[in-house]
Amino acid sequence: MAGVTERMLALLATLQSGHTFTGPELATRLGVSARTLRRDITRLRSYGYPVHTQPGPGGYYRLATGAALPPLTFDDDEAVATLLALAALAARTPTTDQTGPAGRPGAVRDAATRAYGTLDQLLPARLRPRLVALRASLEASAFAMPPVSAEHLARLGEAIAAQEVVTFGYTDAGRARTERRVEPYRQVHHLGQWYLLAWDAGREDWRTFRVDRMTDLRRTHRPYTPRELPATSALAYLREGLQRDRHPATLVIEAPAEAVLEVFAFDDVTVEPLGPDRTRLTVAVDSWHRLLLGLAFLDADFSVTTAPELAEPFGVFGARLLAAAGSGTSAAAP
Amino acid sequence: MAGVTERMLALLATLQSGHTFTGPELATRLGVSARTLRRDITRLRSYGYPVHTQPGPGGYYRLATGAALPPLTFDDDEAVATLLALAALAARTPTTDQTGPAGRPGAVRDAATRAYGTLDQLLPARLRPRLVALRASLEASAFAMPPVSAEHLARLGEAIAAQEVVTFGYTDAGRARTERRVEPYRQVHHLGQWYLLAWDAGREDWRTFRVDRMTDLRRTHRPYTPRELPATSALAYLREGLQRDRHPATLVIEAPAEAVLEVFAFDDVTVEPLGPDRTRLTVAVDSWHRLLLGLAFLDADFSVTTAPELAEPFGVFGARLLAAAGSGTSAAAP
DNA sequence: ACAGATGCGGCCAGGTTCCGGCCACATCTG
DNA sequence: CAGATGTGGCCGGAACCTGGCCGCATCTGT
Repeated sequence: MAGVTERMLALLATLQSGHTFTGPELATRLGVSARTLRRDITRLRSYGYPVHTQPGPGGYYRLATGAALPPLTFDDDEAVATLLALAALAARTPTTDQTGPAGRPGAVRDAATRAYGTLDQLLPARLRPRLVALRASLEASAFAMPPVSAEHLARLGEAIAAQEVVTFGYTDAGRARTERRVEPYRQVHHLGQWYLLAWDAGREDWRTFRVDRMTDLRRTHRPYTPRELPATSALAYLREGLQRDRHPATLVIEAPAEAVLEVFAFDDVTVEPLGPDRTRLTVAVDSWHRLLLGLAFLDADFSVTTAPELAEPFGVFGARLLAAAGSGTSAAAP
Repeated sequence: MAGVTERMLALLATLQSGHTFTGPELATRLGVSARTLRRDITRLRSYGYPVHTQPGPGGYYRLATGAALPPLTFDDDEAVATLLALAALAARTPTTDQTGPAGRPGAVRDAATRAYGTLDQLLPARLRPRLVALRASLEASAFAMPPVSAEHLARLGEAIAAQEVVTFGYTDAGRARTERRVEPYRQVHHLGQWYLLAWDAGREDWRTFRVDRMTDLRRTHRPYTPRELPATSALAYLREGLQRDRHPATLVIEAPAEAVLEVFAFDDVTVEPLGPDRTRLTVAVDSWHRLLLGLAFLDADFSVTTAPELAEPFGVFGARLLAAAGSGTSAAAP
C-alpha cells in the first residue's frame, strides 16, 4: 500500500486490460479493502473515466473504451511479469508435425524469443539490471505446441475490430483442406491454443477454428453486420464446441474435491464434491492418457460412471501393469 | 486542487505533451507551492516515470517518453508476441488454496494483467492501433495456478547473479514449514510452475524448491563460491527428480526404439534397441507417474527388469484400472 | 418469490500523509 | 562571480485516507 496515486494508476492499468473484474477481486489485487476500492472507483469516475458497473451476481467493474489514459509505465513487477510471460512463450517447441509450407514465418514463438532478448532495451534503464539478472537465471522447459503465426493473430484482431469478412484455407483434424469465408468475432486462448470464433458464411453457422491451422488468411475489406454471439462469452462457446468433439466422461473418485481439483488443474474439468472423501469428476479429454495420469497421482480408488469407451483401454493397460508388476516382484526382495 | 491523485494525473497529462516546464510554472498550473511540486516529481519518479530535469538558468522538467530509445525496438511480431504472452499469463486464477495471509502482494498474475493493459503505451505509436485491436479481440480461459510473487523471482534472479546466499521459509507439500539457507543457481519454468535449483546448505545437497511456496525470502549479502551443477542444465536436474529420491529403473518394452524415444523425448532416458520391436528403456524418474503416462501412450506390452519398487504401485493402479473397467461395462448400454 | 451475491454510499474513529514555509546546498548560464 | 533553478531535510498543523459497520438497491438462479 504505497500511496493512493500509485494504486490509482495500477487500477487504471488493470481495468485497461478490457476484462471485467468483481469488486473483491480488484480489492485483493490492489491490496485494499472493498470499501476503499469503491472509493477509488468513485474517484476515478470523478476524474472522468467511464467505469461501468453491474450489480447482482456476476457483477463487475469495467472501463469503457475510449478513455484517454495518462501515460502509464511499467513498474518492476510488470517488467518481471513480461519477461516471464515471454520466457514461457518462447519455450514452446514446434510440434514435430509435418513441416508444412516451409516453416511458418512470423511464428509467435520466434517473435517471443526475440522480444525476450531485447525487452530490457525497451524499458526504463533502471529496470535493466534487474531484468538482465533475472533473464540470466531463468531456464524454461520445452513445451510442444503447433506454431502459430503472429501475423495471423494480429490480422484477425484488426479484422475483428473493423468488422470485416476474412477468408482462409483451413486444414481440419482429418487433414481435409477447405476454403472458408467467415465473419470473425473473438480470438480465444484455451490450453495453449488460439482459436477464432467466427460465423462461417458458407456453413451458415458459428464455428471455431484453430488459428494455427489457417493458411492464406486474407482480409476482404468487406464489412459485415455484427450478429449476436451464440453464448455469453466466446470462451463458453468454445468449451461447448470442444466438448462435442471430445469424449465427455464422468468418474467418481474416492478422494477429497480439493485433491482432485489440484491434480486436474490444467484441464477442462468440473469437480463436484459428493462427500468429504468422494468426488464426481466430469472431464472432456481428447485422450484417456491424460486422465490416466491424473488418476495415478491421486492414488485413490475410482469408478467410471459414464463413458464405456474408457473400459477397454483401462482394462488393457491395467492388465499390462499387473503383468509388469508380477514380473518385477518375482526377481527382487527390497 | 481536489486531492493528490487528481493533481498527479494533471501533472502527468501536462508533462505528457513532451514540452519542458520550469518548476514555478508547473507549480502555478497545479496550484501548489514549488515545494509540493518537487515532492510530486519525486513521487512520479518513484513510480518509475523518467522525469528529466535540468538545474540552472533555463532549467526544466521533462517527461522522457519512450521516444528517445535506441534503434532496437520491437517490431510488429514481437509486440504481438508480448501481448499474447501477457494475455496467457494474466489469465491465471489463483488456486483456491488461500492458505496464505489474504492475498500475496506483487503476484505475477496481477502484474501481467496491468502490463497487458499498458503495453501499447510503451510501444511506438505505429504499433498501437494494431495492439489495441488485437487486445480487444482476445479472450483467455482461466487457468488455476498458485500465485507466485514477482518480487521473489526478481530477488532470486539478483541473488543468483550476485552469487549470494538466500534464506527463506519453505512450506513443502506436506504443509511442514522449514527454514532454508541455500545457494541459488537457476530458476526453472516447468509446466507453469517456477522452481529454484539451489544447494541447500543445511542439507548439504542439491534441492529444488517451488518459488510459490517460499516466504520471507531474504538475500544475505553473503557470497558463495559456485559449485558444479549436478546436471548439464537445471531443467535436466529438475526433471530427474522434483523430489529428493530418484529411482533409476530399467524396462523392456515391446515397441520400436523410435516410438519409445518420441514418447519420452523430454525426459532423461536412455533408449537401447534390442530388436525391431523391442527396446530397453533406462529412466530416472522421481515418481512412477510420468513413466506411466509414457507407457500408456506407447500402447505396448512391457516388463520391469530392475526397480522392484515399481511393482507395488503398478500392481495397485493396474488393479484399480481393471476394477473401473469392469464397473464401466456393467452399467452402460448407450 | 425468495435467498444470496454483488455494488453503493453514509458515518465514524484513528492514524497516516500531505502541505507550506524555511533553509542550506548543488548545478548551470552568462 | 551572481543569479536562476532544481534538491532535499526539517517541522507542526491540517487534510485526507482507511477499514469497519450499516442499511439499501439490483440482479441471478433456485
